[in-house]
Amino acid sequence: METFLQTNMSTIKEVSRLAGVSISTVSRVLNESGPVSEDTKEKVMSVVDQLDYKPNAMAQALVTNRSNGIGVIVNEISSPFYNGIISGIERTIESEDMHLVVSSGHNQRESEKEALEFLKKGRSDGIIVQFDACSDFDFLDWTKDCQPFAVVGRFIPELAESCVYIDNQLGGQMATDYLISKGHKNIAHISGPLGMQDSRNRLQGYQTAIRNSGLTLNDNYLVESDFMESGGYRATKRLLERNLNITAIFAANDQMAAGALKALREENLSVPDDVSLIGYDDVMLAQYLYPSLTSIRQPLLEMGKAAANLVLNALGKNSGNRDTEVKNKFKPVLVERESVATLK
Amino acid sequence: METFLQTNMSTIKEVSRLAGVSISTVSRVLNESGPVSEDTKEKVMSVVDQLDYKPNAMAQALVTNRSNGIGVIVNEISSPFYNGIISGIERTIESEDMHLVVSSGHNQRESEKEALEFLKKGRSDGIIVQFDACSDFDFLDWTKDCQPFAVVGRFIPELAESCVYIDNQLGGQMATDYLISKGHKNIAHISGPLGMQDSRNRLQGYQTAIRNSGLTLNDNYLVESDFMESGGYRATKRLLERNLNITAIFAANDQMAAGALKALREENLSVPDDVSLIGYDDVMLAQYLYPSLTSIRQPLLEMGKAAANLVLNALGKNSGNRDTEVKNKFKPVLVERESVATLK
DNA sequence: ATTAGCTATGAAAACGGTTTTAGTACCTAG
DNA sequence: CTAGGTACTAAAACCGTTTTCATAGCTAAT
Repeated sequence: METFLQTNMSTIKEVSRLAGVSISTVSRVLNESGPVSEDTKEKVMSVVDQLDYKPNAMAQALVTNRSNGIGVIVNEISSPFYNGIISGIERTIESEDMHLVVSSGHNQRESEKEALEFLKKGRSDGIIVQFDACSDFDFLDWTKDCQPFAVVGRFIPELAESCVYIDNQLGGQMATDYLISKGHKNIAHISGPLGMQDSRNRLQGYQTAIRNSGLTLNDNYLVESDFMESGGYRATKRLLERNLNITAIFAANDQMAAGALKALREENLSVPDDVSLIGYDDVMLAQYLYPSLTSIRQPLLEMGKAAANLVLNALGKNSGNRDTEVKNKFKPVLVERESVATLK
Repeated sequence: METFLQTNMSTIKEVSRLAGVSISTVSRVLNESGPVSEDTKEKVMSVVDQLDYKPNAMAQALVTNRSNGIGVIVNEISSPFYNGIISGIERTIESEDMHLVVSSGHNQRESEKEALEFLKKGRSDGIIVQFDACSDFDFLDWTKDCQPFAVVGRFIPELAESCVYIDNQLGGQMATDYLISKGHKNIAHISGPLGMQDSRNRLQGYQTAIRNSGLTLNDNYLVESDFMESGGYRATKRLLERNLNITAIFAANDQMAAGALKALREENLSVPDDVSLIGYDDVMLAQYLYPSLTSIRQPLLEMGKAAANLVLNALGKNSGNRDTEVKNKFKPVLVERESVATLK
């Protein structure tokens, strides 16, 4: 079973032979790690060009104990949500000439563990994880021998300094407060799976806002759903059946809001004239919906950058114009569009 | 500058010392690559567990000349489009215990080259590229020493066997034919940048369909745009100013179609009652638009899988239940939704 | 009893680099 | 004429594996 890729790659030895110098001389020329005469330098470089020689990354990694890779594990690479984070990480590390090794945790404990073990074999100099399925306890256990590493989208008290996260409770509160400020009193909430921390936090924010404003909390106004469009659709139908005279809905993500929009349309309820709607995440679709969706944006790119900076700093990389000061806790931002109206 | 990650990783040497056997015996136990007595096996494994020993991937890669990585280069990791492809690749290779090394080419020739050079240093056993910016000539030159590798989303005659691509002309034709079949005669086309092959092919499909149906081709019905929402919006405004009595628009991607929808709405034209609209790509937003967008779907996941299978086959990986038969040319699929109506 | 053929093991040579050590040759100054 | 720099190069050690080859101790067949 041969590998074709590397088949006729030239080595430092060949370069040295053709240039008529020692191996160490070639290394010194390439890494500028010692005095070499101009003549020799030129000779070596010409052979390097001619052979199209590239130092073998694996050999370098082995001897320097540096792979120049950053490992990233997220639930699903293809989700627009995690994607923003990955993108932020990539932009940051690419200026340091490092590369990305990505894996999916598939929101399953075993998968998450496996992906981590995989990266721990020296494939990366640092690891950035977004784990949902495992417990805090698992987390601490698995990562205790990983340094440097960063956690994104989750706060774990014992690892506070390594966490980059967002205040989801604040976001939930902002969404709800906004609706209240527009005069709404009968405000429903479609939450994500309450097994997920994010969902719980957003719900807490909703509850806090309702309470703080003097309105009374009523569980009838709450439906637990699944972060999917179909779930949002069904949840909305169920809410409407309860005849609560709802004038506004806060959905815990944009996809569920899209489902809600569909359900409302089917019931001949106009958004925002009859019912106001607010989403969460501000993914791309929010601006394309009709009416375009008011939502709570999470600065995903910034969070990715922060996580990357965290590990790059720990690696002592300071070449670029990176921020060495890293923000850990991010604030959600309200993005106003057309789906919320003032209650008459 | 120390690396923390690997700091206290145990080596095979330590295992061998603690187990009181030779290094080669440990290797044999771990890889089941030779006869070992039950006793020894147990002794070794107990030390392995105790030390939580994991073989160093870099050392393994060096000696076996296998990194177990597949390199992927796409324009932009964060685009939903390339994401589908990446996702397909990931799902396929993860069952072979390989990992993904991803880079962005940023649709810039130099970036694409750089990313490729980077991977060529032995970081991956195979490479999958989606290059837009470079010429066919560059392509052939750069990849001539890369095997195995696959090209996705582009057809290069000299590399036919390594290409996984889609018939964009057919897609354009399907979209246009569909509109024609609904009775439309004044059909406009908003194309992507005509510097890109995909755009040209879709345009050709449009032209072919128009001609084949006996309608006359008229350049006034064509606007070149940029694949972005704002571009689709402007293009539509311009089309409407021409007073051509347009009853249907074929946009070369969904984002431009979304822009067109917005422009039409502003002009108080109803979709699909006044103007029918069809997009291309069938990205997620197509189903969320109102009215939901009829579009031409590209089987991105399948294409990613095909590309991955291409390189895995070349690597002689046959462990899983993968398809060893790989399809190179994919066919677009028409997805009917609500944005096209029969002309009265 | 000798030989052939196992099984279980270990020593050592790769793999392709970097880094350290130990020169060597050529000056210059005492 | 020699001691001590300077400016370089060569050789060796090492990184953590896999793999080849050698060997010792068996058993079974001639």
